[in-house]
Amino acid sequence: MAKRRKSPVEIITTDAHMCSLDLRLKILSRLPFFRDLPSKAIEKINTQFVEKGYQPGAYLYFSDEPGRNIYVLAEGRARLLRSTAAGKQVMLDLLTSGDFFGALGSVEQPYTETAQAQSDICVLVTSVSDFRAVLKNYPGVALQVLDVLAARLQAAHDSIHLLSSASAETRIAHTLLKLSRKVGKSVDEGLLIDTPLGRDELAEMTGVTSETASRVISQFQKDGLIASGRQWVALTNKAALEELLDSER
Amino acid sequence: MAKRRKSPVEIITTDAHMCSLDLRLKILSRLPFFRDLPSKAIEKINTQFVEKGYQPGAYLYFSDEPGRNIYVLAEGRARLLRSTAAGKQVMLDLLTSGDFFGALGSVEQPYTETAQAQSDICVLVTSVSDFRAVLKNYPGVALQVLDVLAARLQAAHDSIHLLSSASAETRIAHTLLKLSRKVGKSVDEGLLIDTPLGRDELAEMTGVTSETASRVISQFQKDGLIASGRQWVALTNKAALEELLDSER
DNA sequence: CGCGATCTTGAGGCAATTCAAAACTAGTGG
DNA sequence: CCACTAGTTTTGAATTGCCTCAAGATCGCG
Repeated sequence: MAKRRKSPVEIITTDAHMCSLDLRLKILSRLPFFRDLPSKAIEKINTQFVEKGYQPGAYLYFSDEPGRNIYVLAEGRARLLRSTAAGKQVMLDLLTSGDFFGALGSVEQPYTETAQAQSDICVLVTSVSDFRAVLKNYPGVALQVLDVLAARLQAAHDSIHLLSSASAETRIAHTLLKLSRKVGKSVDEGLLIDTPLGRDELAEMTGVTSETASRVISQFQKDGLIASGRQWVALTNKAALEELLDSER
Repeated sequence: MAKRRKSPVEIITTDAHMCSLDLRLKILSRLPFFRDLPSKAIEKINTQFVEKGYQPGAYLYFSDEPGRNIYVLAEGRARLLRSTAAGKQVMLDLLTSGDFFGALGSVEQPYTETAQAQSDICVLVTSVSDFRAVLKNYPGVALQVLDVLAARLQAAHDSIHLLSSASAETRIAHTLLKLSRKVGKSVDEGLLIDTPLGRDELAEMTGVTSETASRVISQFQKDGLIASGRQWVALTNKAALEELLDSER
């Protein structure tokens, strides 16, 4: 039986409240949808963004608030979620460096989700109208943004598919693999999911209770598929996890 | 107890295999994302589309096939679905006049969904590359398309939210209301959902079995919330249905 | 009128939830 | 360095909502 250890997930405590100008330009120019632009254009776009820092657990905005801004996550981890009337949370997306989110629609509609910082984060903020002006001026950028949205729609459809047909075990296995693809990091323990990940968060992502998540995680551990502790999970046998999905009927 | 009747859903048997040039231009110019274009531009775009007709049950394309085309539904009803390994289907979206679908991403990736005609339909087809050229030439159009995608992402998030937290009854109530907003039509029976809708299809949309769908529909009927028969449902007490959602914990 | 398809209903089983308590962990301050 | 504590995780037992399996009822069509 694997011995429990301190979490291998490093907590980056950057002075997130001040992302340097350097960092800003670096982040912006690395964004998939700005990559093809001349650096002069990026500098100009840069002036439209304001930077902001948040601490773990802090909320960037709540659903139903008027949606005025577009956010770009420069550093750290954040999550998009909805909460039910009963107080239960549903996590819709895990956001990492370079992801954009906020008021995606054209008109000023209320946010449909809540955004919360999971670690210390630094975000770049701009208004919807300014962002849309950029898209209008640089059609190539608009197409890239379109691709990102199309990809997210696919991902959402994946979730719907899983939620309506797969067992709790399968959904959790699938989620672990998806997370490892997004924030996986090779460490001693295996392929570490490099973000704080408690049983309850896993539950919120997969539509089960935290008790069920715990039971499944325990089983996976016994079967040697993963290693895990407080707030962290690492894959020790990715291939076997993937097999689990195929074998599902 | 309400008496059963022949389905009030009219089956439009247009000669769908030939949408007239008139219809094509009308459809295209009414599309939300082409609406702002000068008619000359629309005529030019029109030449890039080829029309095609399908009969109920016919497949436009299957998931995993190479995704080369963009489709615009001109007339009729179609659905986007995925099927599990066990043969169970999951309906992701109901498509109506003006909806576009197909290979939404930039690069030629396989379709991630299957598209099936639900009635006699007429679609306009173009290649991904041609469609993207249009978007590049008319930035306003790209922004509109972006809005459509953003709205669909919201809708998908709605589904995820429901699937991970609500009961079968709630999900079905929610789905009926959503459908009534999309294809609702006032008739004698009430607010008719104007598309062929069997218990099994309702089940595929809500992630339950057709038996469960049937039980819930029966209950709703007893409670006077809806009227229904073979392949059709009409809302007789929309307000009460909506209350059901709010009262859910 | 009879056939195929759709829909309803029942009974039993099972996966996942709920409720509850105990075990563990990592960080805290004595 | 160790005991303490708050938060997390595990495990158990009882319950339940939905699924599965299986008839039977009903409808619409030819």
